[in-house]
Amino acid sequence: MPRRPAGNTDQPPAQGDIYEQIVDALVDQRILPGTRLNELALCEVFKVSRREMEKVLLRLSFNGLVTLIPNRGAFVASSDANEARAILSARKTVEAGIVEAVALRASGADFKRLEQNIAREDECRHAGRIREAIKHSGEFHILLAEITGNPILCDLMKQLVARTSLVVSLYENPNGLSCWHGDHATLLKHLRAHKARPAMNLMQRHLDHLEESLVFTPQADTSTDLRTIFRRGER
Amino acid sequence: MPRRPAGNTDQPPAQGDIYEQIVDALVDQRILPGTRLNELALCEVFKVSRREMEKVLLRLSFNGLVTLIPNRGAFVASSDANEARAILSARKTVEAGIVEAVALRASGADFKRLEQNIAREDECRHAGRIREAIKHSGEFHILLAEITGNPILCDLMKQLVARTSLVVSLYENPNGLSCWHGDHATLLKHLRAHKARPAMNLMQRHLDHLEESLVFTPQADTSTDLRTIFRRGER
DNA sequence: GTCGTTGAAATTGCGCGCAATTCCAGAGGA
DNA sequence: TCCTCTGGAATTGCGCGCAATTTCAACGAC
Repeated sequence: MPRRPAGNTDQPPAQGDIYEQIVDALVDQRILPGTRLNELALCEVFKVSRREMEKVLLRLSFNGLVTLIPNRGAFVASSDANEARAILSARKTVEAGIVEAVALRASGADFKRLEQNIAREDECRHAGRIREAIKHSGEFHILLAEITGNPILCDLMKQLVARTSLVVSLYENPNGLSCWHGDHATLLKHLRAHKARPAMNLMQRHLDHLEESLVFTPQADTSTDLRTIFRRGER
Repeated sequence: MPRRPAGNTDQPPAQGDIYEQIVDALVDQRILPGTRLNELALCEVFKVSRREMEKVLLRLSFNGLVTLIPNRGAFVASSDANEARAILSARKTVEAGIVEAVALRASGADFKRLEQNIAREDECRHAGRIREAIKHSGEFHILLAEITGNPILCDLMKQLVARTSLVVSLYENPNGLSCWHGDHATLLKHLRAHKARPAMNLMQRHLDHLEESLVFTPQADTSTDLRTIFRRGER
């Protein structure tokens, strides 16, 4: 039986891989909220059957990243203001706990990983590659979850970060400075000093600022060519 | 197709309803970890097509409540010790935040709901209906999440409580007192007084005690008749 | 020029049924 | 008595293809 688990040769695409590729496309905003995800087009792009793609879309919808409308298909979730606030609020609740745990139990290697992430983000930001910088900024929060060593919290944060990306795409302030990126460095300082309370407070403020920087006026949807976003089949 | 002449008017069973019925069966331990969930049997029980049941099972597996083994089918998740600890640990992280939010922002009506829940649990416990008491005990924690007004946290807690039930089924101490049920009342007292810190600490201890009451020695699986658990189709 | 109408093409929902795999009881051998 | 083997039954994985619905552009009425 020719079972190929996962090869760099992407002839037999994958199952969870497809999920992650789509999530990646969401977090660095290559797909915007409201975009219609044509099932057949996705099948074509990832070279899988409709059935497999259906499963991926189901999982995305269970996680709030995609909305399934009967007879219409899958659309990238575009949260209303209430849901957006709920996402941010959930992050405040969860990340306070994560930061506390990290402040109390993180080791030197963990700090190193955080430091490298911050360095990468700054690098991208100074090079003007804002999109990549945003991606790293999200990964910082996921890193914190990873450092707790709890895979459940880790998955949860991946989901919340992705949903946050969608919310930011929808409601970001047009003249918004890609702001507060100094926060991560300050937070790391507190974590190194095992100052749990200041770290928690800073995370709270960090997310408050993010929320305040949003302006809850929906803007026009954009429909995007899926074949352009996922470069495949050509070299 | 043979139309049901029998009593119940639940003509088209539902989609998310089935999910919730199965979750309910998990939380009050009518289905034990390791139980095989025969797809055709479930289709028969809920009167749905295999396709629909497949979706439900997929969702259960995405949420960690069921394990899908290729060519073998669906099994109620039976976590190992590590995963069990991760579930409890995630609850400590999340519920600390929830309790803090509730302590700061809950109103009189909220306290009433909590009080009623505690009363119901005590009632069941004194009447010797332990299973029901446990169910209410879990609902208390979900109630706290509901009171935050955040549907994301609410769904998350439903999932974590269900997974906790499975873990308890697997690892509960045989001679264990169905313990610490006084904690909920004490917690409510703190919440009423808006004492966030004591409430958070108590929740932490509450979950610590739960974890300590577990003995990580797996016991025998039990296969159960699905048609008995979900009473349907007769009478 | 703007707004309904309409019909064909595109798309999704899903039942059907086969192929592949696993399960299990019973036979045979050590 | 306890393994090992084996063949048929049970079960899952999934492609195929049709029916139902939606989409969209061309058309005609006002």
